[in-house]
Amino acid sequence: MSQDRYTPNEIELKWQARWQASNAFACSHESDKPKYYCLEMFPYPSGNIHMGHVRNYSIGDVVARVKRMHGYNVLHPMGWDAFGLPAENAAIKHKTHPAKWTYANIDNMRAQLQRLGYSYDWSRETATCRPEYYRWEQEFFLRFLEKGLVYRKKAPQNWCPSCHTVLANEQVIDGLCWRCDSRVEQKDLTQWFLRITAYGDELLEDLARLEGGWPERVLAMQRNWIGKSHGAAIAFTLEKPLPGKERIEVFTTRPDTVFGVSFLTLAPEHELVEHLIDGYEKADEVRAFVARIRNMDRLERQSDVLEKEGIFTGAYVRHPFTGERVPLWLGNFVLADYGTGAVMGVPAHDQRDFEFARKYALPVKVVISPKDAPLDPAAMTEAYAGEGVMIHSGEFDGMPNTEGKQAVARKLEADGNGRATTQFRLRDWNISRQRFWGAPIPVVYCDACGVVPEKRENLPITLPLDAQINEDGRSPLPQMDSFTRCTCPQCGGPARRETDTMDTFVESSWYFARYTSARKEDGPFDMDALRYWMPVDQYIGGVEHAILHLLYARFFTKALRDLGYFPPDLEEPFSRLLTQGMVLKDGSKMSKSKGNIVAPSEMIDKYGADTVRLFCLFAAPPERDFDWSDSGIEGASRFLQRVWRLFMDEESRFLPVRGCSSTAADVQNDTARDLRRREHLTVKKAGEDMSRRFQFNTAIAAVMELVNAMYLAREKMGQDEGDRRVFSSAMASVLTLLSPITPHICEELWERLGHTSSLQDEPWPVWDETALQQDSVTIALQVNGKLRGTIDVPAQADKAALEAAARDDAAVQRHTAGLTIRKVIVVPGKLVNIVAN
RNA sequence: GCGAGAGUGGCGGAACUGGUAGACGCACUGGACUUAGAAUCCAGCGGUUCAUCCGUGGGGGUUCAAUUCCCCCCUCUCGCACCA
Repeated sequence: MSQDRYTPNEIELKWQARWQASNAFACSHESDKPKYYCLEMFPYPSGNIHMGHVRNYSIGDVVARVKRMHGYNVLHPMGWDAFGLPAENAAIKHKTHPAKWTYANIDNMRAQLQRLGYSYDWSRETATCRPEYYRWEQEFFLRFLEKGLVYRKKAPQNWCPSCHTVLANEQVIDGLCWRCDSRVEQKDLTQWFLRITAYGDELLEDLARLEGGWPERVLAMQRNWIGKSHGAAIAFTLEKPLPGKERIEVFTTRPDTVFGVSFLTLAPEHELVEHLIDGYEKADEVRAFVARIRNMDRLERQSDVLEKEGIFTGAYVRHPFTGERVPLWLGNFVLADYGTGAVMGVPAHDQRDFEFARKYALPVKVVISPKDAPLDPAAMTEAYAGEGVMIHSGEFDGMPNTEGKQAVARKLEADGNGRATTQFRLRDWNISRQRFWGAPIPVVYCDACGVVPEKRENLPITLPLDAQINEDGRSPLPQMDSFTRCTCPQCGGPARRETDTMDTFVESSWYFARYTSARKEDGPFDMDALRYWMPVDQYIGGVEHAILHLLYARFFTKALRDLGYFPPDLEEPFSRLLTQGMVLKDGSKMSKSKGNIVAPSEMIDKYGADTVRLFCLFAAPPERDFDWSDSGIEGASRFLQRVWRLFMDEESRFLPVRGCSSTAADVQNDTARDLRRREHLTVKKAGEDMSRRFQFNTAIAAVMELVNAMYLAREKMGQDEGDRRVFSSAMASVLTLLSPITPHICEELWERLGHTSSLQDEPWPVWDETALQQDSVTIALQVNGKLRGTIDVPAQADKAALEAAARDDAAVQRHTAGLTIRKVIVVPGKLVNIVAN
């Protein structure tokens, strides 16, 4: 190895080999130390690490390494979210099996992560596509089925024609597939659902537990997505009862406006439509309307420019309070899968109903009267949705509408016509996927017994490794007799296996728990390990998972807790969440099509892993997006060169000491005192920025200042013992503070400093308050709040002395000449402000 | 429309509890070293009419003092949105 040039690649490979050989970051739950579980969202093994991964994992690695140095027993695992569509596409392209492509990518990406020197406990590595992993998911599925948390339902589903599979509601973004941006179609299919709505209330309420630990906007997004609204269910009796159906129920958040109802609107998909129009002379027109609306795709249907349209069904209901006849309409704006698929129309107090009523000449009845401004239905140009007093509302007349909400609901309940209730926007999670590369759903279809769950002792149901993916992307499983042919677990007769696989978001909903006992074979989790490690103390990943993954994982945690797999007091999986920003290039997201990709491997070859890590952390605070800058990484590289050179230039004066080890007795001159003070100041600031605030950019800036100070100090400092100790201590602090960010160069210099132990076992240095004290301080002098000068005064100077010094100052005198001094504000150690006019 | 966040030099960003706005880095400029360049080191670097005045998206307010607190407005980013 060369003696004085900084050769990052040599150094980094040397230390990485050592870490690997000694399993340096392995941990166990059998420990007396306090635990810290640091987790970054695991990657999909697409083939190569990209800059977004580097940023994500560099942030996590700093957190993990800092916590270790603070004495925590740190769990910092890594694995692979290995099921998914790209593997199938690649398999088609290369005429191979998705497993082969996936495992090759994992090997490649593991090597890339190791080349970045991340401190993972590799002995816990998992890949979700391995039967040892997904067999437990199949077991959860069976337990969910027993508990009614899994059910089968036929309903219109989101179908992506390009991916040949259904999608969950969360995976449809603006009517497009989250993965390939194809237009999502609606298709009637029988699918498996996870009853996430059973946990709707808990998922919403427990967001309060995450307050402070999770970004506000993620909490807001989840609240929004769960979408709980309070209101009432109100039943309207059908004028002509249908077989087994006498009433139509609506959900409303405004029961106080019930006396203003002038029509009811049903979704075109409402199950009763065909019965309602039976015998109506214009039934065919209604059928044509329904057909037209149903044929619209989701994007068109949900567009906000879509005109409100409706049609009368010929049927009527009776108002629960007045007994009035209310016409039943169908409307294209009514959602079949929200509430009851039916709404009451109150044109005077709901803008959408108002527009509908004006269009179809339906009556507008004012029942809420705003203070001092009575409404005239004929003159209204828009609905009045504000507060007021109830009028034309029978027994409720004169009541403030805010009270009326509950009063009406109580009366409805007493009369058997409704009740106060809530509605969620959240829907159950469709987990069926018509794809090959996923965990098989462990049920069979038997002609005799119907749908039968697989026996637990038959798990795992493994994916065949001899499958050949169809050219058009459809799953080969339905055509594979070897897979589908099976015996019924109930009657022993011939049966067919389910060929749908589970949504890959199921695997990522519990992987964090599997890491706590990743090699366990006789069960999914070791309860002692779960109790020790869970919850994850710090979770780090992209904000794009704010709803999908983070909501599903929270749901799984609660469901597995209730099934006894998780400790009963484990409420939430992730105590703290950091959503890191994206790495952009030229202002936009890096992508192949834009050709603006910066490959981490090229940067590592050119500058070394330490420099790449340093730049990713220095460029911006972690939550913010940052634009990759070629000259910026040059700057990061320059800084590490500077640290290296400082060490080499001064090698002869270094002693093998720790950070903050010099004492006041070592200080024999001003330069040494200033340097020692700067060292302690840096340890204080960088330490707080790294462990408390997660502001790595300012922590690095502080260390840069210390290094600059050392460059300036070195010429003025001598070779005597005291100066050497002060200078060496500062160097040791630089290396210790920087080691979580740039571990390789720091370990190397630490070793060259003469230490035999590793820096990762070094305790975090502790700054000394007395070292921060100064003899003199600079005080700002203000006149009327404006800075007019500064003076250096003894640190202990009292208020009177400060005021006197300020009045003596020439600049102050110039700015107060001819004025009367009214007041003098003295903030010791900071400033003197003279108020004069 | 609702919700969340942001707006500071040429650029990325700093200022944590109201107390010297612009730390640190990039870019740029000058100097040293060098035959020259690169690298390195040192210094400068918001604007200005330069002992002045202006300046943290705009306007008001509180205060001795506001990037920071309060009110109103503008712009941008993200999420949700015919959810009854």
